[in-house]
Amino acid sequence: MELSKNYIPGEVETKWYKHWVDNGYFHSEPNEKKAYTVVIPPPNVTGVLHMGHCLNNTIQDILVRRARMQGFNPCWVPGTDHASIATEAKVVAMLRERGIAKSSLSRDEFLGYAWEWKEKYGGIILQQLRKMGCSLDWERTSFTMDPAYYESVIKVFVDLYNKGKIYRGKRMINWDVRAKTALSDEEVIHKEVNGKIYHLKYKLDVPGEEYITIATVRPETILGDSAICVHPDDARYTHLVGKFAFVPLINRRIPIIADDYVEIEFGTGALKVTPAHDMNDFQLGQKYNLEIIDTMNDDGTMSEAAQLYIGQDRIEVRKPIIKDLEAAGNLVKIEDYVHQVGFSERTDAIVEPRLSLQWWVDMKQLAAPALDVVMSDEISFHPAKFKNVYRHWMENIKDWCISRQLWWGHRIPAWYDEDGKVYVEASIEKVNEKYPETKGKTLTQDSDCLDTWFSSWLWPIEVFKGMSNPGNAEINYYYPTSTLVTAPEIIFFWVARMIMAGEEYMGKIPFKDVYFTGIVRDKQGRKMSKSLGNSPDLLGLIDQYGADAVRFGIMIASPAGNDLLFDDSTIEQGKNFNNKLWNATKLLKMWEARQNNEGAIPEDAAFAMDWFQAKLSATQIQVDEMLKTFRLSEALKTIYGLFWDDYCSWYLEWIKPGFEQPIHQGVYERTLEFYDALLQLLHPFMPFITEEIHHTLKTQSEDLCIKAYTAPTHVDESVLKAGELLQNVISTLRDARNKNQIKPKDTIELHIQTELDAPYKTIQNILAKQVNAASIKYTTAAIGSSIVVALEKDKFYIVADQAIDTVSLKENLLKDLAHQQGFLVSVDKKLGNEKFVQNAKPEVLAIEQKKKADALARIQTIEESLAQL
RNA sequence: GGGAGCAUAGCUCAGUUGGUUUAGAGCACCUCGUUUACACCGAGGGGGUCCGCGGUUCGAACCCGUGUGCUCCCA
Repeated sequence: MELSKNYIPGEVETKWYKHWVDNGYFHSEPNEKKAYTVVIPPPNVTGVLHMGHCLNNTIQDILVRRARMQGFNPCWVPGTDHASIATEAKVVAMLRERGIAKSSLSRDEFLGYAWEWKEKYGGIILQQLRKMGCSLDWERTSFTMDPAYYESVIKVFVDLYNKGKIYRGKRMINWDVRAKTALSDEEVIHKEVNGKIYHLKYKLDVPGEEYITIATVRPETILGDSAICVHPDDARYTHLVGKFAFVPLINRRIPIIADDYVEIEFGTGALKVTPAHDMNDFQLGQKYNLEIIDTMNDDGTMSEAAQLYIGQDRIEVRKPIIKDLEAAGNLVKIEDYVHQVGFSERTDAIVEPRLSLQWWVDMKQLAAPALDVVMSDEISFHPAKFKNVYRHWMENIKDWCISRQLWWGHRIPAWYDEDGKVYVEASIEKVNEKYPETKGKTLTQDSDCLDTWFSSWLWPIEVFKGMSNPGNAEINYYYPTSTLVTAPEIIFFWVARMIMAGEEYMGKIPFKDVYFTGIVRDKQGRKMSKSLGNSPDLLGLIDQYGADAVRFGIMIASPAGNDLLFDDSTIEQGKNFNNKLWNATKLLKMWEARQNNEGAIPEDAAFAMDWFQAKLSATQIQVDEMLKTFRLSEALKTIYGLFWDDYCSWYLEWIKPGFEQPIHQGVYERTLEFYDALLQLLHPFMPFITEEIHHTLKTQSEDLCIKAYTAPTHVDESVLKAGELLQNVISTLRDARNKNQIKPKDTIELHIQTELDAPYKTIQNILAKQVNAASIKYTTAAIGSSIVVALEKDKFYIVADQAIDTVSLKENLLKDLAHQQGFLVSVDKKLGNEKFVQNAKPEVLAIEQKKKADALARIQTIEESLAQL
């Protein structure tokens, strides 16, 4: 079979993905094996794959594929989230394009369009995960609005309501004026904004005093002012407390009050109080029983209550109101001011604090057990630093606003009678059943939906029907799940709440380990975003480089616990690695065609095999340890080095037969086994090419993807040391050849002066081949007119046709000598220190003494070599 | 304003309880090289006052204090 010059990923990847799925390798059913369960963080149903998903799902696939090869029964559940605000916004936009206004539709008509949209575009992201090679159990695909899931969400709402953990209350909430809905605190993004601070004077209702000046960044809200507040200790204003002032332009008379909430140093020390439009002002309003004047409509325009600018957007009103204030003589000055402004995570609209009647979850009780399981490491966070972040949030937790003024989502199961009395049950029939007095009355269901996260917090439970069919065989087998892989950004939105739901409804943690990925940034460290346009086209990259190369590139650049700075160059590196793997395969295929099995395995090849076996086993153990502790990037680097350097650059060169010579069958077969073991190690990271090569090497009875790992053998440390010595000698001699400008094809004669020649004799064939020596001889005396190189206690004499450059030779030796002497000084300093000798552990002392002896020996060797020049 | 974290080679990072030959890797860089797996390659090489300052210790990249710079989370 003729293999292509370079590896071509496209068809290979399509072929193997289909093969794996057709054979049901990714499907799991409960069995006698141990489960390894992972639930995907469900992407938005309308989403398309981006770099964050790529990182996140590659990591999950690595863990899952590894578990499969380790003999677990892995189950990785795919699915999507209905994403209420995001999806509703997209559907509204789509309808607008078609000339349909949401307000012209009934709820049912709108939901019809929304479902239509979901069916059409909802699956795209799941298709894209297939391209990446993700070994998801497609038969278990879930959606947070599947009928049973929907019912479970409602069931949880009713249950928490009955337990008194859900209540309805009028509070200040974050209002998204674009989506016209409430938001939870977590959905508000605070950004620094360059704004202005306006100093405005209010006329006083005090004889002899003209004005009091306040400072505000939001002049448009003065129309809702109901007081002015100063600090009780502020001497400038004490005489005004209890008096009144007039709101400019509308001349409303408002009281001047005192409270130590006010910062004396800030602005003018006098604060205007607008209880309807500021969280803190609202608190003050409650405390002093101030009037709440809501001057804003739900779309952010000024309301009737504002009296002026009615119907104009509150942000746009800022210009005219300042003009009018200036004209009226109320404007004192305007200064530049940088401050924090809240934006909606979903629509990017400036969020308005607003007083509103909403549904809330009482978080205090739910948080306590969820905090314990993390602090006690029953659930382990990786990296552990997120424990602190988690604790801080959980200890200062606020109630969760769960109602959203949207239609796409789980509708709140609350009904109101004509008197406004509320009944919470799963359906109107159940309301009638439980409250017979409601029969015949007109009941109206709450029109709001639940926050998306109120459904996703059940994800690890309900994908196994643990809520709709409690105690079924699957939930018992798969729950708790093993590892959750997610972005740190949703630690509060999702991770914390899943732990709460797990404790509340299963009485158990939902997962053992949580691995927080980094955030994908561009080369300059900026977060990837649509608006910056710095997000690469993932599918384009896969088409260009292949999924394996993309997976390699993103993983090699992802240090555990850090953000990853994405750059094409690591994907390029991945592609080069593919080719390296491919070329090694080509070499083995050439050898396959030319084997013999006469006689015993040559001594040098036997040494090479023993050495690589030891190296392989040592690395297998190392990689295992790294993966256990979620150091995935390091594990990949280690495997990369094992293949490229140890296997290709050293081992294959050591066993390589001479020109047109056959290879011993025993060596060939062992070499093939080594390669397959390497492919096993690499498979979780780069599944496609490894499966392809596994089958290219020879006819296999089993696919790599489900093949059990070969266990490491005992690691022979002395063989590892011997290999290291060989590598050292080779590198040193090659360096000497280079520096003396001996051309690679020119042969040399090598003479070794050593007290112990046995170790060299085992490896001398390899050594001769690697440094292109025509002969290797052992000597007890110096060899004249040669290049001399000192290594450890031994000396190597290179005899070549080349003229010897004594000057540079001497230079090198002197440089080495200086280094060794410097080193000796530092060791001597330590050993000469009485306190060190007294206090250091015996083994440390022994090491220092050995260092000294070695240094002395080397200095002697170098000095002897210098003397011979 | 409150909290968390980071600072090691040009870049991205390792460096396990302080002692493992006067600090390691990958990429980038420099020199040489198309001998039949691979130039998407091979061989070799250069490159660091471990952010500054002080302290603890026989001994500090590592522990403590402090300064500076950066990042993130919360309000």
